[in-house]
Amino acid sequence: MAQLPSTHRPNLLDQLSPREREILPLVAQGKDNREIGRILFISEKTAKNYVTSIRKKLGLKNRTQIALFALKEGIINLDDTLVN
Amino acid sequence: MAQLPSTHRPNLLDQLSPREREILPLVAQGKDNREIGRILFISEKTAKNYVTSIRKKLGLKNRTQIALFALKEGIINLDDTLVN
DNA sequence: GCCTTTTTGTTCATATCATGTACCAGAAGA
DNA sequence: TCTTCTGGTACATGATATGAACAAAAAGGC
Repeated sequence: MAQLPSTHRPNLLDQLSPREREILPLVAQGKDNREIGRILFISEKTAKNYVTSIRKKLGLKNRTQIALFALKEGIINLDDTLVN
Repeated sequence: MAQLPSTHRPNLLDQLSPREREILPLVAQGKDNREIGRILFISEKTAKNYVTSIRKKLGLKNRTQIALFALKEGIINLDDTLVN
């Protein structure tokens, strides 16, 4: 069966702040902290803090897992990643 | 349209050694080098080197991009990742 | 077939850079 | 007041760049 934006638990995404929801797809697309900083006009350190916060709220171990999560949730699409 | 194991270029995957093809899905599932080492009974350092080699051969910047690539190629499936 | 050379694959190491962890704190706004 | 956004310090862990030893396989000439 197809994977739907997995019909939500308590809804993890609602725990994220607006800014965190902006950061999430960028991490999930494989961008590093410096790139994220440049895109959003914030320092690399601030980007880093957001990523940590996102990871903790979602209960994930690293950025790759953030990407897998975002794909499962339908937050990003493989076609948007320009990888490959 | 559905995503097919994108009908291949010169075929990047053929450039990978057998061992590298074993490492690839583990990276793509969000496992770190220590976990990969434990799974394959090699040192963390060796796992690390394989990941670097894979990344360079595929022309990618980091492990998150490796995961996105593996998903696009159909090497791994989101359902196998146990993330979330 | 036999010998040498080259290439490939697997393994581990050191050094440096990126990411993650654990905080803190000021500014702005609801 | 409380949350959010921002940037910071300090340290730990993970990832990347590079090198190198070793064995096996492949390639080629003799």
